[in-house]
This record gives sequence, structure tokens and C-alpha cells, in this order.
Amino acid sequence: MEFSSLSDSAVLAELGERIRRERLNQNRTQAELAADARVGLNVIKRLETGDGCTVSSLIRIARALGKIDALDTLFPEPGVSPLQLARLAGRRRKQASGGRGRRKGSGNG
Amino acid sequence: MEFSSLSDSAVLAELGERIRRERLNQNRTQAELAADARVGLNVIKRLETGDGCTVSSLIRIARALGKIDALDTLFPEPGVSPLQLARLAGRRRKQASGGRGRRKGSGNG
DNA sequence: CATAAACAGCCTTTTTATAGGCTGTAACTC
DNA sequence: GAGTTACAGCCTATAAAAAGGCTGTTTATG
Repeated sequence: MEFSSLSDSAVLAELGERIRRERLNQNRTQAELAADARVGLNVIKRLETGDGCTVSSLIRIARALGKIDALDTLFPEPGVSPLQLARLAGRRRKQASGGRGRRKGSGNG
Repeated sequence: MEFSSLSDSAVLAELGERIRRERLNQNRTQAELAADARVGLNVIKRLETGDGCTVSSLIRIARALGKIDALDTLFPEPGVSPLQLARLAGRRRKQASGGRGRRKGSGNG
């Protein structure tokens, strides 16, 4: 099963089901997980039934499930060259390069 | 750097920075990503500056970045025994077992 | 410096999430 | 069947996120 083949709402639902399975694997109730994650019981219920939640709540829930490091793999740090890192740490942040030579819509204006 | 050593808000901020780096690695602007993900520009800005968003928005953004399958690793399907799977597929869903023998607060009643 | 793009920060309105409670039902124990 | 637990679904009020626009600053180019 690949997420790329699912719709957005299907991904959300699948995520909720996996969280439920993980919770049940740990033999915990929704109320217990909600208390440990410091979120309302409603948040767990809605998440597990595919209604979604905020990323903040997801982080709390992942931590309560002992899966906070799994978030690390969500967007792993891409290969950033030391030079680019230096620029990132510099004045501001690198903007998407291209500038004038990369205008999209109003190219002939 | 491990997420387990970070606070919830720090995890959120780190996630935002990684998404920004991924976006910049793909040489795209916030406005381009917002359009591709079908979210408001504000959502990208807030996310990248550590203000968070909904999981629905995160899914859209991950898909627009070509990272939708990374969500797959967030909560990988835990090892579910065939027997348990049968119960899951059965009438309802397995509830956290324990029942009366697992009461927490009023255990001496 | 002038121009243009990229972005942060702030604002208003609409939509959604959150907390908490309450009801009905399924599952388990006796 | 009675009692208990776990959960879905619905409800109200509050908080936060979303969309869209506007301003000022930074970055890059000329």
C-alpha cells in the first residue's frame, strides 16, 4: 500500500488507523492516550476516525506513543552543502533563485 | 539531532525548517508550493516559521513536495498478528484489553 | 540607487480544531 | 441478563487555522 496512490483524505484516514493500531498494540485506551498526550479525548477519536487534527496535536500524540523520532523520517534533512548552510546561517535565508530570469506568468509584460 | 530531545514546539519548528529546505532544494517559492499544494500562502509561511498547521495541510504540502510516501514511515504498520487482524476485521475493533482487572484509579473498590 | 522577486508580519473574515459533556452501542466479565 | 469498559457520534463554546490582502524588509540584478 502506497500513500502516493491515495487521496488526501484517504491518507489521513490511513494515518488514523495506524495510530489506532499502534495504540492498541500498546494496550492503551483512547482516554489514556489523550491524557498522556495532553489533548482532549475528542482529538484522539477524531484522528482515529479520519477527521484529522493539527500538527501540534500529532506531535503530542506521537510523543505519547513513543514515536516522536518517527517524525524525524518525515522530512529528513536533505543533503545541504556546507556552502549553502553558511548562506542559510547568514543574513537571512536563501530565496528560491532565478529572480527575473524565472518569471512564470507575466513573461511578456 | 533527535526529536526526542526537543520540545513539542521545537519539533514543530524543526519540521518547518526542513520543509523549507526541501522546498529550496527544489528551487521553488512559497507561492509556487502553496499553489501546487492548494493551500494559502499563509499556510506555507506559518508552517515554515514554526507556527504549525493542520495534518490535512501537511499532507497536501508533502504531496506537492513529492514526499507523500514519507508519511508512510511516520506510523508504519506495526506487526499485527493474523489472529489480531482477524479480530480487527471482525465485528468491531479490538478494544484495549484488561477490563476490570486493569482499572487504574479505583483499584481497591 | 532603482527595480523586481521572495518573504515576514500583521490584519479581517470564514472555517476548522479543541475541550468537555452526554447518549447509545458493542465488547467483555460475571 | 446485569454491570462495566471502550468507543462513536453529536452538541456547545472557545481557540486556532485558513484564505486573501497589504506593508516593509531582505535578496538579487542592473
